[in-house]
Amino acid sequence: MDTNEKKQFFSEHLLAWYRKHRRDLPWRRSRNPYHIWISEVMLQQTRVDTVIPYFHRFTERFPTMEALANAPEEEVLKLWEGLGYYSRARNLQGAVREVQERYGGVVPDTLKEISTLKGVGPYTAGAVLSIAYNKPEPAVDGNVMRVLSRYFLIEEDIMKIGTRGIMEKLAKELIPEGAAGDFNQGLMELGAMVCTPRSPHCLTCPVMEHCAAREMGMEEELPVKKKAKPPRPEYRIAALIEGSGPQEGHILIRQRPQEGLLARMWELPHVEVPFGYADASGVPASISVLTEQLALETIGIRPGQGFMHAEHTFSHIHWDMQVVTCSLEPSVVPSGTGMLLPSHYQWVNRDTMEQYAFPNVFLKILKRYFSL
DNA sequence: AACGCGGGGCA
DNA sequence: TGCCCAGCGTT
Repeated sequence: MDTNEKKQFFSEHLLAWYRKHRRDLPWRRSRNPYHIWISEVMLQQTRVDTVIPYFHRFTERFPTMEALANAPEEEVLKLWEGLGYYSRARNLQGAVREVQERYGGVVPDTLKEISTLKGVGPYTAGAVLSIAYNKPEPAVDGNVMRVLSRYFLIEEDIMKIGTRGIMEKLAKELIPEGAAGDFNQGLMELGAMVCTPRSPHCLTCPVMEHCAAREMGMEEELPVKKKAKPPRPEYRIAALIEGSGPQEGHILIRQRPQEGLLARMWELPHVEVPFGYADASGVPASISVLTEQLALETIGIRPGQGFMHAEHTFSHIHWDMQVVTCSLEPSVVPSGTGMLLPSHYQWVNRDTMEQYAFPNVFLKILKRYFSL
């Protein structure tokens, strides 16, 4: 069997398999380009089961591009809370506004135009064009590279930029006439359900017969992928600053900077401390770092007792955080200013915290504190 | 080409 | 508990 026959076999059998076995997912119930676009952005680096409830809430609150374009950014961020990579949400809203203004409220249907939108790279562009408009463009994500690397025994490192190009060219050649949307979704569906990273379910695979990796017994060795660097550790100490008097039952929160990690999300005031400060014996030293740093922000605190320990792993950083309860130390606040706070600080209680978007690590601490 | 950017699932 | 899952923007 030559290469062209193997390609033809793959395309035909994968398409037929998908049409029979496709999961009934919320974003597969319409061809609304805007809804498909939302789902594809949410699905970047995020699994289907996680995305489903977010997709429902998001499309219910912002059913049209007009609704999303006109919404305050904080509300968009709040609906994205817990999903991670928050620039995806801001880019999506910015791109939708762009579509409203420049494309008359219609998601562009050409590769050139759609690729100019913020947050729309080669994968998302191909996915939206093929699924919403049935245009024969490849949509190469991690699933697709895994499937293709195995079936065609491609041993290039999939983390390399050039490998993407090889995969895209191949994926485009494989698209059956008039069936780009179903074929591309089938490729990803196979990667998610059958051709899994570990212990692939080859016996149920529609293209096992001609899978090169399977023939060589190499399905577990592919794709070849350079390992990511391990996250660097950071030691942090966070303050649960408890209000008193009018602020009884409230906790002080702080908004993060406009740019960078967790941009514009809300958090507990905290500081990074040098290695060694965060262990049991070092806690007193790290508390003084916290007190001094917050004093510079005109927040005077009197440290109380340890509340909990929290760990959180990002792709590139590991946070090891001690959380201590504190009370306010009014003497640090300049006299005459009363309870005036910097504008990026805010008191919240168990009800009003719902209005602010927090990264999961702080959400968990606050939920525990308020017994939610 | 290398790095920054979140969060969750599985053995 | 340690391993895995990865698109897009920026530099």
